[in-house]
Amino acid sequence: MAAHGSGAMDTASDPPLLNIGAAAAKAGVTERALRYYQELGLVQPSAVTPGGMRRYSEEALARVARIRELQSLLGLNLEEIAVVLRSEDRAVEIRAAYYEEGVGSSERRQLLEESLALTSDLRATVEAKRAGLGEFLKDLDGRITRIQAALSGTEP
Amino acid sequence: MAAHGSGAMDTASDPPLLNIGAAAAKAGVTERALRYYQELGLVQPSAVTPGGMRRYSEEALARVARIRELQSLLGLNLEEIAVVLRSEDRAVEIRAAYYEEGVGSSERRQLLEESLALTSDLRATVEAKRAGLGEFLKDLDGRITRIQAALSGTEP
DNA sequence: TTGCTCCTCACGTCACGTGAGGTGGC
DNA sequence: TTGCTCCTCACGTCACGTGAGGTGGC
Repeated sequence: MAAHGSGAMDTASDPPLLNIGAAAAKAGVTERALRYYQELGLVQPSAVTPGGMRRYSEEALARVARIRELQSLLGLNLEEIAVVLRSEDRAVEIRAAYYEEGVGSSERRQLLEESLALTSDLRATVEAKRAGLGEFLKDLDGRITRIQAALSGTEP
Repeated sequence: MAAHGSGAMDTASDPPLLNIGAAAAKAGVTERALRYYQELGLVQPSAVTPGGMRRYSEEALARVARIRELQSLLGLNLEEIAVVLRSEDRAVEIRAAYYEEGVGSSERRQLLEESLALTSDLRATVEAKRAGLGEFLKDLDGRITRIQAALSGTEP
């Protein structure tokens, strides 16, 4: 199992867990945000010390990064993000349970199709947003051209 | 001056002002939002009746649309949006005062250059966001491909 | 006069920000 | 023992949402 604590006997290359300060800095969020995500069940600390201090793995930080991406790029709220994350977690589970017992083939297929539907929906949302930004860019380019024209008329 | 009120003597094709309910519906926002924008000085009603009822012109609604665009597409907050709107108002003013007295040529040039700088900044922000969405799309396409591959392995 | 729309408070919400006051490990 | 970081309340903020209670025009 290669189990060992995080004491002085640490020998090898298992990535160390970060406390909340370092984790927040690395993820580019505040400690408050990490505690809030935990409160909502979005990101659990990978470990908690007997003293109650939260520890975060790289995997947890990747989850935080995903949340920020869905927030800032798509403008999703945390409830919508929870849905996306749950679906992505499910997809990983399914993949991991590929040859496992207990998951019927038709059940597996069902879950994969759900995953595909949700991902395709997300893709459509992203594409629409990108198109909107394209229109916005065209508008801005028009404005810039007009300002430059006006400027060239003011040239000495 | 073509001045006349909005009484029963209305004759021609000047676009009518909308009350807050119709205005909100047309702009796709709530009445509360319109009142809030006014409170912040972002959008003034084009007129207010003696009874205190707000009236909105198409121009005011265009301003609201611009606010929503800057909010939803770029994620700007209302303070940042105020800066953009003020600059755009300035640009319109400058354009209108093209041959007017009272605005010196170097002052005019100065204002146009400020306007150009701000618009170019905005353009860079939009472009960055669009690039981010492009990366996101690539990632999603990868996920979709993998799910489809897994699905084809579950085919009868 | 009756509806409907408008008005102004004013408290609630979401996603945190920001101290207050206290505990814990190198 | 001294710092620094962590902890848990708990109130504040932004951009509105949502009634409460009252006025105004067809």
